Amino acid sequence: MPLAEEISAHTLNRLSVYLRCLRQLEEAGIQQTSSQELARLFHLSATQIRKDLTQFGEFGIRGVGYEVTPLKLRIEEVLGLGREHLAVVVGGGNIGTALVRFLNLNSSNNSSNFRIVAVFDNAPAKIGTLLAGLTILPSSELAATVQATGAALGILAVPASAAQENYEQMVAAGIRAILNFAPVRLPNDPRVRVKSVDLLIFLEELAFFLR
Amino acid sequence: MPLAEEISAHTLNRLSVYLRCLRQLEEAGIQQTSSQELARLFHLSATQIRKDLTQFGEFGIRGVGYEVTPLKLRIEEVLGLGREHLAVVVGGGNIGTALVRFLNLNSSNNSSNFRIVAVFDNAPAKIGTLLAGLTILPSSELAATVQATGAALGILAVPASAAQENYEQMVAAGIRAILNFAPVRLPNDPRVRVKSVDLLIFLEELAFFLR
DNA sequence: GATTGTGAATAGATTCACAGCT
DNA sequence: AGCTGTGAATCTATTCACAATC
Repeated sequence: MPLAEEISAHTLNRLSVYLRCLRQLEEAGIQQTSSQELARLFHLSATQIRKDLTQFGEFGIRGVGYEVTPLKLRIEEVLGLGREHLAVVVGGGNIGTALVRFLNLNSSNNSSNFRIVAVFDNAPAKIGTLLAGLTILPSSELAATVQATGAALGILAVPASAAQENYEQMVAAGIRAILNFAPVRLPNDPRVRVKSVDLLIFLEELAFFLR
Repeated sequence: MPLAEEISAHTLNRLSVYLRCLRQLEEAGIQQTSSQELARLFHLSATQIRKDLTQFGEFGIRGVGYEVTPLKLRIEEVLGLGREHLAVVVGGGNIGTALVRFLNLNSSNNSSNFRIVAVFDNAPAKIGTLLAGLTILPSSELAATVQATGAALGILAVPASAAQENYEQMVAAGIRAILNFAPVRLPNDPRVRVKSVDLLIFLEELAFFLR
């Protein structure tokens, strides 16, 4: 099992998909499967499943297939999902609100390993109000909250104009990975890993096929 | 200018990024730029910008650079953003609600080319209530609404358990492209183009780097 | 002198095809 | 007989390096 440090983002994302598939099989009481069954049931590529899985060990039994539960556990381990991840959300607008509710209220049925521990927004009208059980704080509290809770994940969901400033605050506060929803190109910083998600870009990709 | 039918998703997504950058320069009153300036200002690759742009024509002036406004207009044209795209949202939960508000209320400042024309949800408590000025309808109204409005884009934001059923309804109603937020593998259908976005997968990708 | 546009080179991702187990 | 694991082949994407142009 090679050092997992080198698994590509493409493969990581597919591992997450396989995880969902395996959980579904497990719930249905299925204990064994194969790359071909997974491919058929979930519209995946059997070869790709095997290639992906062998990057962190040999898990299958030739001639037979894979054991659902051990494989599921191993993927969770590889992805770092063995523990709960604490996150802060910066920005209490539409997207920030939806994410807090989605992650904290659905957490039971979700089998999600993420929990929001604090929400930040600098709008005076929002500070002090409740959001899914959390009091919205001004971003001046960010560093102290990260210190106190040990949250390593940050979700940046502010307007484009405020993104860079809040990004720098998050990095300074010790956040180590950021999911960015602001439509802004953030500078690289070796202290933090950033994944940017731009909903309008997704729609624009689809729009291309509607001409 | 080769048939645009063959531009890859990677390139399309970068074109969207370039578009945002050019709009920002335009707002700042800058009329000319170069691949190197764009790269420096927005942390992009100058070579890649040039390669991407030449896929649909020669736009630069050697030794000089690019004219901001014409290039912006050409990218909008290539992406099919010359007109407003009408979309329906299926699912009035956290994510559906956030998207409706985000797209319809921000549409002025957003320079977004997308407008939600209807929201569907089958929860009796939600049917008939208002969301950002739209009355939530039962999904039995979907086909008629698509017919009446000509909406070609659909946003699927329902729980996993309801995703496949609603997906099939959307395809049957004549929706031609779907942005899917449900954590479910949808079957391929030649009638529709699907882009799936799974927020937990993004977080799981980041979690991998926190072990 | 500066910058584009691009063929060639490199790097990365996916698929093929089959040897190796059970 | 059936399925995994994997080197080789293919396909795709990115980067290099420089001729062409202003």
